[in-house]
Amino acid sequence: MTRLMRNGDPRAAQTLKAQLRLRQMILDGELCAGERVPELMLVKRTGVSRTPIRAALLRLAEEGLLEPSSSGGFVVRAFDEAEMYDAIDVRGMLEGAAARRAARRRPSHAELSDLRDCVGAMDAIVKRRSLSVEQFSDFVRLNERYHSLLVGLARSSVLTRAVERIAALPFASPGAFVVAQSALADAHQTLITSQEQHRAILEALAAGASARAESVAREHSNLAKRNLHAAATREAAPRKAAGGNLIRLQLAAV
Amino acid sequence: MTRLMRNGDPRAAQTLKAQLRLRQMILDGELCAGERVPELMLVKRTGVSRTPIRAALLRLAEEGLLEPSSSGGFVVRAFDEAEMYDAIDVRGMLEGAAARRAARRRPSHAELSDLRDCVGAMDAIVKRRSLSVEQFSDFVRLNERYHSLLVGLARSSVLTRAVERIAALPFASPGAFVVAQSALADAHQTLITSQEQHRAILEALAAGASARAESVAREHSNLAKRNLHAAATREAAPRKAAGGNLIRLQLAAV
DNA sequence: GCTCGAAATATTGTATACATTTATTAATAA
DNA sequence: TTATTAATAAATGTATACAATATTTCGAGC
Repeated sequence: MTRLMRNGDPRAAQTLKAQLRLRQMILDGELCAGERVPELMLVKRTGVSRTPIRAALLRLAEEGLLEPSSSGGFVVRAFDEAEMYDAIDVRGMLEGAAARRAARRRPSHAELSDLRDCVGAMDAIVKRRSLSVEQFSDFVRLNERYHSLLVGLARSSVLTRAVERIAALPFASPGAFVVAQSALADAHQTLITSQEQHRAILEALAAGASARAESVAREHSNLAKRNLHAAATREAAPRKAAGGNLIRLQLAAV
Repeated sequence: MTRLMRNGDPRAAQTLKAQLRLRQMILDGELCAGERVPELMLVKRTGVSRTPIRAALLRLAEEGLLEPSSSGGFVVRAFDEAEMYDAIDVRGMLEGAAARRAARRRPSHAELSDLRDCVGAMDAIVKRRSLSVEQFSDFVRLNERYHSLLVGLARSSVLTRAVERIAALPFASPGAFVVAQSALADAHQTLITSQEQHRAILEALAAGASARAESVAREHSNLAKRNLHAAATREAAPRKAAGGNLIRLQLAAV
């Protein structure tokens, strides 16, 4: 019985459960922006008691998905389009700084092997003529790994933390951007460009070209902004809808 | 009785109390870096129950002063010198971006009035031949206000949040730097340089000179780094001591 | 019919009891 | 004496009861 509860980290299991479920609810649009999040509702839906619920609420608030209400408790935070651009921009800035620092350290061939593997795996996907949904989501995962590795190469815990925090916002997620479900064809072209930049950054790191590494990494985030813009103009209706589940759109990679 | 508890925000009073006390304990060096922070100890010292204590621990962990332990609970986070430089650097980067955005908006005369007042008040202090401790700490407060106003002028909630988070680290605090208690004379010269940069940024904002605003704001953080370096080399002993209360040094402004 | 107010409800903040896990200590054997 | 292990102690994670506050609803008065 207690053996069954040992899946994953047995420590703070209830809190984690509540946290994941709540985040999912927000991202899925079950909770609309601006709406209060009563603890008892979460107790009913998650089956855990109020204490871990409260811990999860605090965590999500720090993540930026919730904001404290003046009368106590939390409400789902609303993001407008400008804030999304800002978040992507800040991420780009921080990743640019990380790339610069990483390049300045002149990482060894061995240190870059993970990143090279990552780029190689993404190449294998991008080269294909057409992409399935599975391949697309594989690319998303690899892309997140790429960005994570890149930032890690800067060897700065402060920078890593800062990036992780800004990337906790779903629309600013590491190399993630919003794309309409039907736009897979367009997305493929974006992937090619994105991949070219990934490769350029890798080259710059290996060469110790810190300025180039920074500028390409910085530019890389503009791709995400452009994609956000494309998605925003293409289907303005569902996004602006009541400021509601503006995060509901399918998340994909760059 | 309940009337007396209404000092300040009656909401979450116990949590706030615990949070402030715990932060003070960390900054004062009552708790050494790497040390566990048992909840019961805080219960005894603060007089509040475990629930608000836990909330405070979570908050402080998000602030970066604590880090979760693998076996549960939290330990006081240790920072080495490199991380301090990093934090100041990241703050400078973000403030630079904020200054650029603020200047690009071409803020009106009225929008800049608070900032001008702030600079004026700091001028009045810096112009004096010698500084008392009170005047020095007045400058610290004004300086923090200046930085806060500057970032606010960018009108970006994302950027503001990011700066607030990095500045939550005491040694990266808005324009705050570490200075030896005895070095007030040296500090005065630093204040003059700092004030010159404050004025330059203000000018750049008024003129809409975004590039200049950014570069000066960026450079401004180098002053903080230099001061940290000076304090570090001047008295290496107490800071390196066991990685202990490295934050114990008196905090002052730039 | 509408507004203002009071009771009722709901929700949060706090305290505490319980269970499980981790750390410490004591004891025993090699 | 040292290492290993069992037992004790401590600390965290969780659940729930209680108190104070905010919100909603229902009704009275204009």
